[in-house]
Amino acid sequence: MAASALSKVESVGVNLSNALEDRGLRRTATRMTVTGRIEQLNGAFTAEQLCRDLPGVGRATVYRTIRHLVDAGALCKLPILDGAPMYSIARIEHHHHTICSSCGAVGEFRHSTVERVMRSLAKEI
Amino acid sequence: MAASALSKVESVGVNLSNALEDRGLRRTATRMTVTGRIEQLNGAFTAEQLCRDLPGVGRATVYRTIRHLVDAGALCKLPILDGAPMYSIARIEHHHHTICSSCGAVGEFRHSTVERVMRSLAKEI
DNA sequence: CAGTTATTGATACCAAGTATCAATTTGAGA
DNA sequence: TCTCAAATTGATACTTGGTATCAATAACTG
Repeated sequence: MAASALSKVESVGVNLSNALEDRGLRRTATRMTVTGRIEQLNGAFTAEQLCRDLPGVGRATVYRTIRHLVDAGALCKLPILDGAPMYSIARIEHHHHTICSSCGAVGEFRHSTVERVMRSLAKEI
Repeated sequence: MAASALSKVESVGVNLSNALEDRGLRRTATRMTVTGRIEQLNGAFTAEQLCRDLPGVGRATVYRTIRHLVDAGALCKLPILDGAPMYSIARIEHHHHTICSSCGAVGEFRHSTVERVMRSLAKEI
C-alpha cells in the first residue's frame, strides 16, 4: 500500500478509550494503559503480546478489555485460521480484510462489487 | 440454494479415503471409520463432534486424520472466528465460503470479479 | 512368515481463554 | 469532602481445544 494512502486511513483516528466509555464502561487507568498500548502498536496483535508488553496489567483484564473493544466494534478479530487469534483497530465501519500471506500485514477494504456478489450469494443459499 | 444446484455440487463426489491414500497414507479401518462419518455428516462439523460420534476412535487419531485431510486439501477449515473450529469437505478446488449467520449452513463459491478484486488489492498493499 | 514401518490410543502435556472472588478503585450523592 | 454501592482488577483455578510421547498393535514387503 502506498505510504500516503496508509496515513490517510490512519488519520480517521478511532479512539479506543472513547469506544469503551460509549459503552458505559469507566475510563480507568488500567484501561487507558491497554488501549494506549494497542494504539501504539498500530497493527495486528495478539492478546499474549499485549500481556507481555504490559506486565503490570493482569491477564484477565487484558482479555476482558479486548473483548469489550471487539464488542464495541473498535477492534476486529482477524480472519486468521491458525495460531493465536489476532486483532486490529477497526478503521472502517463495515469492511473485509486483506492479509499479506508473507508478512502478515492487514488491510481493510470495501468494494461495491464484492458487496453485491456477497449479497446475491446470501440470497441464493 | 436451490435443491438441484445443491445436488449437482455434491455429485462432484470427493473421496476422502482416496485423498489420504494419494498422500501415501495407509487405508486403515480406523481411517475409513473417520472419513466415512465425515461423509455421512455432509456438512460442517467440529473435531469434538467426530470424537463424540466415534467413541471407538481415539481423540489423537481423530485430530490427526482431520489434519491429514486439511493438508490434502480434501477438508476446509472454515473461516469462523468464535467457538470450536469447523471443517467441511472441499468440493471446489480454490474457493471462498459463504456461511449463513442464522443456521450456519456453509456454501462454496468462485466469482471471477471477486477474484479480480482480491488480486488487485493484493498488488496494492 | 519375518521383519520393518506405519498407525493407534492412553496419557501427559500445552496454550488460549474464562469463571471466581476477595481486594481495590471509582464516581455519585449526601 | 465523606460514604458507600457499584464497577474494576488480578491471582488463581479451571475449561477447552489440541499436540507430543511412546508402548502396543496393525499393515505392508520381501
